[in-house]
Amino acid sequence: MSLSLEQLRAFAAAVEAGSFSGAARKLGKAQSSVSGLIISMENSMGIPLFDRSKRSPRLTEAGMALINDVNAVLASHQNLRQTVSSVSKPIA
Amino acid sequence: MSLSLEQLRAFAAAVEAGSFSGAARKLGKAQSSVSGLIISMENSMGIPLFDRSKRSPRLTEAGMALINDVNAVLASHQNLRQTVSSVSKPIA
DNA sequence: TAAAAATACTCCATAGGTATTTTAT
DNA sequence: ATAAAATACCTATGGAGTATTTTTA
Repeated sequence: MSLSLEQLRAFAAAVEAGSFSGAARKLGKAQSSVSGLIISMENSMGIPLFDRSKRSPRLTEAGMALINDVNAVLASHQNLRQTVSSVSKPIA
Repeated sequence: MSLSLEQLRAFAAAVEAGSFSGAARKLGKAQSSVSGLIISMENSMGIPLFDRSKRSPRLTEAGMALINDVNAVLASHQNLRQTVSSVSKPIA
């Protein structure tokens, strides 16, 4: 069960955008990339994250249970990147 | 600047083990893999994380400034994995 | 001399893209 | 008809390994 940062970014963006193609636009990726990342994430976990029976995907219960933790990982990673920036470009 | 989870794991393990080969043993990877991950991490950030002038690598100031944030990312990711497990194997 | 890091390769899995097909509105 | 998801390709990159070289203690 890999759960790469790219998979987490695609998932979080899809939740926020309400669609995979919207997430792709947000992320500057192709729609098929976002779709593939989310499918591979679901496969590696063995859990569907979205219900695709309607035109726009809807979060499953499992997806809802994970979104907060996913956002926490992305936030801590963003925080690390910020620290890296401040170390490379010191204030004084 | 990618900063993949594999790079972060290699870095954190090297800090804890005090050597790249020790980290490799801990992680079940080859020594060259850990070395490569840390070198690529340093290159992508443009910052050396270790001083290699002695037999065992020693954290630089920059490395010290990052280790807490790196561990925080790994902890939040571990927490996500725990949540995934609890969702796949519900209590009741 | 023993232990550690780096390098030179080779291999494979993952992520990315384009083009196309299917399906819901 | 349109907008969205999935699928079938192909390509590039990253991570992993083995073997080897260099260097420190």
